[in-house]
Formats: sequence, structure tokens, C-alpha cells
Amino acid sequence: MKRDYKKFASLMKALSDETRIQILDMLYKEELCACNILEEFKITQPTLSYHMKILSDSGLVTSRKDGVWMKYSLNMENVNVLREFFDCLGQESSELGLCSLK
Amino acid sequence: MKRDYKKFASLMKALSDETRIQILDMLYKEELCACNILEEFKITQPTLSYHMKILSDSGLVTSRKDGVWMKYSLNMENVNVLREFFDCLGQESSELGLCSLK
DNA sequence: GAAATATATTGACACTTATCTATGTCTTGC
DNA sequence: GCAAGACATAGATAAGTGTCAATATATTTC
Repeated sequence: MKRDYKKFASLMKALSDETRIQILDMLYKEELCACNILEEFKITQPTLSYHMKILSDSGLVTSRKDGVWMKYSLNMENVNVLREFFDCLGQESSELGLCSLK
Repeated sequence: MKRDYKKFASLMKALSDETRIQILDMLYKEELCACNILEEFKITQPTLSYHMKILSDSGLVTSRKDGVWMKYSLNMENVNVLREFFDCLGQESSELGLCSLK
């Protein structure tokens, strides 16, 4: 069985932008609302909304509505898909189970 | 000091394509010439050359000329920049040294 | 229910990307 | 030096991306 390069590519594509990488790093520490995130950047609110949609669609980020606020947090399952990809680079997929146990 | 998101972004951008991710995985196992890589894909030779240039420019891949062949291999230093990014996500950059020792 | 606030959507735009065909360059063998 | 093969470059093109201003939607408060 071949590795799911399409999945990796879609996740990496979501992170092929400096703004979105920084957002990922911010969300690792804590759940944040869009307004909190927006303060850190010099982009407009619609542009942030665009980036958050890409991160959400990729599966790296999940969102929940809390009153007026949209709270964003990481979906570690997919973050770990990337972590394991780099930790297990070059190994046969049959070894992946072992690798993820290390 | 802030983390170098620009560096991460340029590396991830180079991997935001399914073909290039698969090439990275192939190169982890062994140095390969362009002709070997080309056999694995259904793209034209100029298109592969385009992808190899992107991977080389990003610093993830190094190349050397061996007679008629162009041999490509991974530059682990930059591959490890990405590995550490995902291993150390969310940590302060002052902790990165520690993290990379784990 | 009207006003205020947080977020999403739309439409437009300049720019970038991945791909191809055609052609150029460089190395090797004869 | 010429032909063959490996790779790179140029030019064209269709599709995708990141950004904004303007507008819409949804929630809370008074």
C-alpha cells in the first residue's frame, strides 16, 4: 500500500503561507477567537476569514461558535499526520506503525 | 526572538505539491538521477525539471552533476528544520534547543 | 426591534503556479 | 566533430492564490 501523498499534500498546501503557519503556532498554545488572531496581523478581517477557512477545510483546525465569537483550535489528529510524515520520511508504509510508536 | 516563519513557509511551499512530496520521500532512501525520478511519474521531462528546481531552490534538495546525469539527494539540514517545526510546535523559540535534543 | 459587534461571503484584481511544446546546452561515444 | 541522450530554459496558457472593499449574516444588548 502506498502512502497517502494526496493527504500530505493537502495539509502542506494549507501551510504553504506564512500567515497560516503562524496561526497554527498560535493555536497550539490555546484556543483563540478570530478577533484575537486578527490583532497579530496587519491584514483585513475578510482576509483572515479566508485563511481560517483554508485551515478549517484542510482539517488542521476546528472551529466552534461561542456567542458572537468563532473559537478556533488545532485538530491534533491531522497535525500529527504531518509530524509523523517527517518523523517517518523514507520508511516503507508497512513500518509506519512501528515508527509512530517510537 | 521570533521563530523564522518565513523560512518555514518557503520550505512548506516547496512541499505543497503532491509530486514534490513524493520526490522527497523517494530521495530519503537514496540519491537518484532525474531520469530515475521521471520514471515514477506521468509528467514530461521539463515539468520534472521545474519541480526539481523548486526543491533545490528551497534548500530541501541538493544536486550534483555526474557525467550526463544530474543526481539529487536530500539536504537533511533543511528537512530537519521542518521535522523540528512539527515536533516543537507551540513552544517558545528559547525552548527549541531543548526540544531538538529530546 | 434597532444598534453594535464579530464573522462570513462576494466580486474584483494582480500575481503565481503547474503544465505543455519547442528549443537550447552539455556530455559521452563513435 | 557529430549524433545521441540527459537535462534546462523559454514561451504560452489555464487555473489557482492572497488581498481588498463592499456587503451580508448572525448574536447580543438595550
